[in-house]
Amino acid sequence: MSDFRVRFAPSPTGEPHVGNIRTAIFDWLLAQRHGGDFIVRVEDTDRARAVDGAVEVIIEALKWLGLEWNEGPDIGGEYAPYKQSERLPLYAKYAERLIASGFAYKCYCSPERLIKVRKERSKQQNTTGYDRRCRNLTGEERNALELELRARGENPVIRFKMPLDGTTTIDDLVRGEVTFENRLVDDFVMLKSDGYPTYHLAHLVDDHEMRITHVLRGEEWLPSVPRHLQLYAALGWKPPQFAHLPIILAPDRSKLSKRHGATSLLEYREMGYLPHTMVNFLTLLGWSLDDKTELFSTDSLIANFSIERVSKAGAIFNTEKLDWMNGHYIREMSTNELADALLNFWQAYPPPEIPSLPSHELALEIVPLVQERMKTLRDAAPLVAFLFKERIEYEPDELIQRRMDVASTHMCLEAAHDGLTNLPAFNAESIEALLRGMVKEIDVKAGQLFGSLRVATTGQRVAPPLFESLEVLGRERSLALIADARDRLDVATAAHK
RNA sequence: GGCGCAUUCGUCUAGCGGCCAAGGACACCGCCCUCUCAAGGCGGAGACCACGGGUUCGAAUCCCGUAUGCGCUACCA
Repeated sequence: MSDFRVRFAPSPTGEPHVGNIRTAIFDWLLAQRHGGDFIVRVEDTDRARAVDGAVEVIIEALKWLGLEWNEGPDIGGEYAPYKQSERLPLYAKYAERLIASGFAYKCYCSPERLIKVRKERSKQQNTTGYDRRCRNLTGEERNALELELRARGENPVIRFKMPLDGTTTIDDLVRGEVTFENRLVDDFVMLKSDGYPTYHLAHLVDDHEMRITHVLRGEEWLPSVPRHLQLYAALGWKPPQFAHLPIILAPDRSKLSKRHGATSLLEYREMGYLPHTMVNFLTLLGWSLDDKTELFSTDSLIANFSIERVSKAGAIFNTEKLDWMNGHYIREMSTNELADALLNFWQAYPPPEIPSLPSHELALEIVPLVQERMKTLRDAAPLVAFLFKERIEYEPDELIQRRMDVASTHMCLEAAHDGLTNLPAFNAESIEALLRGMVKEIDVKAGQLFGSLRVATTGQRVAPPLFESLEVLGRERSLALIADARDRLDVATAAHK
């Protein structure tokens, strides 16, 4: 068996949050780095918050990123099942064992009483929220309460007896030693009245049963560590190593949430980010190799990742840097790779600019036009919208460039039309040679001629390079557009007079 | 309120006692290149290392306190 068994344990309560996904990436990286196992386990112990289809969405997100697991709910494994809702008897068994060994007790307090007690105690310096009433019940009292509860068709919960004195210390992989006072920790609920375990019991039992060696999780779990360590001790089990990761923050330094924009990893896919960008970027949010390396291939991430270099402070999710990195990786793709990526993206999320999915051949021609102008896959369609329009729209005035007038613009369009009509080969190279020569002949600036033609053929002031665009447009279409521009110019001028 | 964690350019970070009058990246500004937009190249501005005390010959780096931010304080994870 491998020395490293690391698990990602999402609870299916909605879309996969980038913070959780970052944890999954770290888990995966750690397992890969040490040739260990990566396990996915679904923590669906909260029936009230369960969301249909959430497991599938989470799995889809992990697959999109290219993280592969050795054991999980979809593929099974030696320690199946990998859904906590299918392991209920196991948790009940350990909860009962803990009662028998004196480390736990049944609690009969009503939710109403708990709320009331918590409210009263919160005013005092005394800090636990629960007063441990049921911890010290006599046998008779216990029997009476049990009967009373059962008569109403309800069940008690099972609480863990926290030590009333002493301290618990964890040696966290990223934060070092942290000590907590036991008396300030509540007798937490391990088994709920519906028979489901709480996170505290469930994750711990499963981590032990599944022989997990390293637990990576958000730092919001740090305050729960004394509970877990005491539970391990009560069960006589050796705890795994813990690493509490810094959280991902929004620009205002609060926890990243919906109101700050996209939080689901899949939303980033929809916005046109590449999976590798997300892996690279998210890894850098909380980890760094040195003082200069930022761009990592997946292999070098695996080769270099270590928990020792995980930072302690929370990091703000910086969209601008994400954009830069995505643009970088888009530029690094081969023409063929980008064409495929674009086609897949357009198929999944049809852009308004493109009426129907282009052929692979056309995609191959489009890529050079847009590749170095893109930050996300979404940026491509608007740039080449002119290729798909029946009729392009623009104000005739836009044809007239700086220090030009109607007459000179008309002359430019006319000359270009004639020249392109007679050009032997209609490709970017010869188009450029022709038009550049023309600039000298008719005595205008390159920017003036090209600018007019750009508006005439694309309807846009900002567009991909002219010569290449004309080539993709084709001779026939280019000539028609230029002729049309000339006519529009004439009509507009006539209307003015 | 209690407990815990954190604190280096706007942002992500390097730094683990002298190599730091603090390095890199994104963003920003300028120049170059250039058919627009980009991309790319070069350069610039930007952090008295939260603050205050120590320890030390010497501190961004170690210790203590304060402040601020965040997290936890559920029969949620």
